[in-house]
Amino acid sequence: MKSYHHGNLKQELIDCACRLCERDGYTKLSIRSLAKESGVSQTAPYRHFETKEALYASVATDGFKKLSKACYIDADKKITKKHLVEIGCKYIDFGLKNANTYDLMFGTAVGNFAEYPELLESANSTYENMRLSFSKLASDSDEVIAFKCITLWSMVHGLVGIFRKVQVVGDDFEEGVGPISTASLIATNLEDHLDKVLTGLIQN
Amino acid sequence: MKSYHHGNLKQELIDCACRLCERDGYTKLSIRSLAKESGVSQTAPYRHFETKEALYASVATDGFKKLSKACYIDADKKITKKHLVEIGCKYIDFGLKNANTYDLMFGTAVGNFAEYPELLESANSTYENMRLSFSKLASDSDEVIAFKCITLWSMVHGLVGIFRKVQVVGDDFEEGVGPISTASLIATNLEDHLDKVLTGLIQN
DNA sequence: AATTTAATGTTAGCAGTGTAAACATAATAG
DNA sequence: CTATTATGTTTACACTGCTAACATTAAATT
Repeated sequence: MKSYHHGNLKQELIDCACRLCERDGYTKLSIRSLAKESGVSQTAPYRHFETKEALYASVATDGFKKLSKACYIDADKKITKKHLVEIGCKYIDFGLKNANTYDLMFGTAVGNFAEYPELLESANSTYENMRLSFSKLASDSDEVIAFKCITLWSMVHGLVGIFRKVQVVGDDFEEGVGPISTASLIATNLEDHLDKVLTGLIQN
Repeated sequence: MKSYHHGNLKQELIDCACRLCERDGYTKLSIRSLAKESGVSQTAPYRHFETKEALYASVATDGFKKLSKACYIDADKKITKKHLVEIGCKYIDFGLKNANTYDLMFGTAVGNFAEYPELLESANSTYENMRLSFSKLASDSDEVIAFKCITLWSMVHGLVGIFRKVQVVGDDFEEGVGPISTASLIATNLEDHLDKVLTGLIQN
């Protein structure tokens, strides 16, 4: 005998949405199918999510929390450039292994983070964590730290995008010259690569 | 008196789709509304585009052609690092000014470029043009050239993504430390920034 | 030039979607 | 114990991508 009230619908919807988003991509997700999956009526989710975008926001929030966790490094005080490279690698790894969720976090599916306080919070906290790591490396000014942080972020973000895209454009190029083989060369020497480019920014 | 056959429907649909995609984002685009806009029945577009994805592919193809053109620099033989920086700046400018089209080109809306030969061609040709510019800079091996090319590409691609995202995450940070102000600092000194990071890669 | 064929259009209809409105039930607050 | 609020259901609307069957016209073949 199932009760009229589900009891834990909101969280179950979020969990299910996270799973399906990552499996099939967020475009394949529908509120109705989600409701069915949870054994509840078509419009029940609307008691917990005003719009589909709000559901997306919840999935993205979850994504940012996972990203933060994935990029965590256990270095209390002494941080080296190597640690930053490690963060970059972990970031890229997350972006590639959670590609569909990553789209939701960095795409346009959620138009304005400010409408979803939790999402805003989790996104800003991800940034803040990165910034903190940089601040432990050198005694730069806050502005310089932020600058380095955004620079690394844009780099790894860009690599995630290119690594993914490149797999989709075919490779009718000469051996070792096309985007796929080149990208995979970078990917397999990722640490070296990040280190090299970071060197333009950081001297220690 | 309008004739039964439109005469130029395919191109008109593409043009219209490009316009609407860029104005409202590709998710807002529907085949039906497009048909109505062209004064034709709901299903007429299906004579020219097997699926909606095929239409997206056409818009993306157009985008890559425009991107190639936008990144063109008039330097016949002698190319300097400054030229590459210029290409990077133009690329970023295109990505920001054609953000919605850019999503279509680099997002997951078109799953496999190989299914759309023209798209594949235009995307590869964009890459090829970039590669050509790098090859005129120094007498590197083809592999090294490709490597530098992908590195610059991922960098500018990443910057486009971060510049856009940052505008959406709010900025409740201390003055000059948040992602927005930091990104805009980079944006206003873009040439210097690209130059600095490229320096890690290129010596001439 | 006449006729066949292929290209391109229309109409009707299916299954699926986001979401609003009105109503039902159960948990909670007073 | 009752009133309120939270959370569920049913019904309905307007929209979507897409298919099938049919209509018209342009192009190719004889």
